[in-house]
Amino acid sequence: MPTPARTSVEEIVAAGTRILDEVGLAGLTMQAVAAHVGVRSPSLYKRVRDRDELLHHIATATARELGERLDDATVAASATGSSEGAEPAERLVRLAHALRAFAHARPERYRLLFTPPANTLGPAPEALTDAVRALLETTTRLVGPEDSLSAARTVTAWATGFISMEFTGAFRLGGDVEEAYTYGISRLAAALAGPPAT
Amino acid sequence: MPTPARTSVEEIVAAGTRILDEVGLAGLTMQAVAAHVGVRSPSLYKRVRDRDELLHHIATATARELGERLDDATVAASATGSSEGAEPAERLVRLAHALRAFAHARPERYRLLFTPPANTLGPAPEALTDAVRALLETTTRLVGPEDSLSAARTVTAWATGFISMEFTGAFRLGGDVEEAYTYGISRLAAALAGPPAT
DNA sequence: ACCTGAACACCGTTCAAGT
DNA sequence: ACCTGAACACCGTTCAAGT
Repeated sequence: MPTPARTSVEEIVAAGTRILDEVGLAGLTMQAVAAHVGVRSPSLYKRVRDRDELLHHIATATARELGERLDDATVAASATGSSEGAEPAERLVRLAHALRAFAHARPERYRLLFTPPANTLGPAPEALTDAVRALLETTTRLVGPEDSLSAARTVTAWATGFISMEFTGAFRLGGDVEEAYTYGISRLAAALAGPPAT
Repeated sequence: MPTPARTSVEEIVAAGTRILDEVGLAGLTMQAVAAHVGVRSPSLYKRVRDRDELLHHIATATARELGERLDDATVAASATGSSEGAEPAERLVRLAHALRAFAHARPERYRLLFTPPANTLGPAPEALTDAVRALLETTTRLVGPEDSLSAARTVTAWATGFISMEFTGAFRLGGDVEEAYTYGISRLAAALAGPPAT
């Protein structure tokens, strides 16, 4: 005799996301998620294959949300600048700051996205590609379509490396971290827009 | 009546390191370590406070080993170049490649060092500082003592970000990763050595 | 068709009891 | 002084049994 479903994948992913934000990856247990959606943990396995698939869903949802934040940042850049939208270098700085702001606001989800544990699958590739679309548009304006991908990768590598160093405490000794970040991204934008390397 | 010690912290850390390399962080259990050193898991707690402290010791030992590899890389650079040692930019490229080579050879330990899990303490700060001493010397030659720290941080951020993107599969689509890395570090060296940003 | 209690095979960690 | 078995409080996951 059929029984009505008492939850859904969406609800499970939403609960998992909240728990990840609030108590961290280690606290994200199947039982905690189950309690959150009003069910016993074995029931979750009707909706997700295992905990790893749940993490994958959370990562993908996070990529989507990050994408929105980055889009917002470029919109803000357009509104602020002259009639035709801000210059690419300025946009790039705003995008980098939006990425870091997201990392600080949602550190656990940020880590899941950019430095997932060894055997955990990250977000769906298309989701991450989508998330950095705004960045790719900006680097295209900055260096042209030919080099835009490698420029976007360079910026992403630098920014994510900077942020993870920040998280692990590499900047504990000295200096204004905010300033170092702003300086770094400006410098990087200039280097990318400049003449080719020798 | 006293009983002779059947193991030591050093042996435990060595066993933990081997297990981490071979079966990953999830496989690094207290019982696996205990079995490796010929003891039962409760006995480990006479030598380390808990698993987290063991990870901390492994991270510190890893930092020391990485430091040696980076030193080797600069020595190689000196031997290869003209009588007086290679130019700074060339040294920087070699250091970056040595870092990446280490990451590929020992991915689990590399991750423990640069992107440790949220509540895990990384290596002892002095150990990491020591590890990148060769890098700091090189950036000093490249940009002078004033800006050497921020230059070293910029290079480290970019390289670690690049490598973690590589690990998470961000480069799956297209391009020679090796070439992109070499291109990036050369470009970065040029940008750092160049005129200040506008 | 979904939900559950019970069970299994693990974890890290503590502790009284042995030598 | 160190080592151990037993125990505790957890995990993720499976599965037969209920509705």
